[in-house]
Amino acid sequence: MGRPPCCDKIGVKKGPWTPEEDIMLVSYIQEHGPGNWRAVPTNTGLLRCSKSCRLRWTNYLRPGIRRGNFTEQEEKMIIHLQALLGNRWAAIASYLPQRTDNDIKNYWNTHLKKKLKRLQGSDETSNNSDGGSSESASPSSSVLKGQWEKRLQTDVHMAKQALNEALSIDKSNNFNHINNMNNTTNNNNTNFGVESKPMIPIMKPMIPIMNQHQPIHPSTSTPASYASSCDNIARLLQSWMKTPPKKSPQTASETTAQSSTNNPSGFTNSSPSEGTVSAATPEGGFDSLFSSFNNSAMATVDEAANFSSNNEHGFLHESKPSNNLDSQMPLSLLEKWLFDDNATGASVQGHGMDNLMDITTLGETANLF
DNA sequence: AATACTGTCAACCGCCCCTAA
DNA sequence: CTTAGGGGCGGTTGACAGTAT
Repeated sequence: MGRPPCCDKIGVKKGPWTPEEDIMLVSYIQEHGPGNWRAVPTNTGLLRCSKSCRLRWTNYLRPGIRRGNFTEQEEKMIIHLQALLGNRWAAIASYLPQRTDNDIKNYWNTHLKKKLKRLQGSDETSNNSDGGSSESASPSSSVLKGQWEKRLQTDVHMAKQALNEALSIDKSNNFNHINNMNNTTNNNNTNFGVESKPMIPIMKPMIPIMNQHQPIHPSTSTPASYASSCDNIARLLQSWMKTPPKKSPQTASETTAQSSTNNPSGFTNSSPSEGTVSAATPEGGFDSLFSSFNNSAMATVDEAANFSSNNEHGFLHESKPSNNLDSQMPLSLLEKWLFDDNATGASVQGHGMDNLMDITTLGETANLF
């Protein structure tokens, strides 16, 4: 007894999204906010499945997304987190707010997997190990597994401890503590729309914590975010209008530039089939569409700027150069923890727990990411 | 220059979980 | 308590671009 499809298969468009569709979706979300995806196709007139709309938004149109050119730091985080969490891309993505799970998944599958394999291969040859070629049998992966187990243990400890803390009789202390954390969090993540909840890391160890640092959650986006998104689209349209839809070979610098302006590459992506779009779209119509869109974006850019000024992380600074990321991302406790292979092993048993507990109060460290 | 091969990534599919009725 | 439906997630696919032969 299979479930009925989430939407009628007949008349549902598939394949790459056109700029017009993007605009329709973004303007709808700008007005109504993300969520209730089932209503989106009917309300917008988009001939798309609700899931497709959600996916397009979360993976592509959502503001604050950075594309391409993973930094070394991000790479390390992904590798580490993958070892820790497995293929839970959404969980991993919550640590890299500017990246989508899909992006991370793709990057893992296309780059990191091979990279690790290569490294493992060279490890094995250098170690002159026996012929065990399976990944799980390799020494390095057993080390990883060991780390993973240790961290899992740590997480369990953390969860228990935090739970105890939260449920402890000394409610006033906890209340203050939590309040402090939330105040700090709210100060730094103003308007993210994240509920102020006591940070009790339940079994999904860091996710509830990190959610507080998720700048734009699909269901928690703010008008400013929409503006930012509009800005994205507007700029995209602008460049799309300037450059013919025909995709030109992308140089590394171009890619950097693109990602630095946080340009979703959707238009270029869909350009081959959408090359006809520009021809099919009356120039004036598209122009006016663009300008109105652009205007609506500009009208709220100040709002976004205000928002960003309150937001130390500057998630919504659309034009943040990607190569500034590192400098803008001071090594946080979490990163230290992630990058420091030795820390965990030593910490699980002893004082290192304090460090890890500190991670639960990351809300106090405004500079995370 | 033509063809084959490989890499990349947006999008889809199907399953699972959560929640409201 | 049960169940239907929506949303989220991870795996996979397929189109396109780039590179090698």
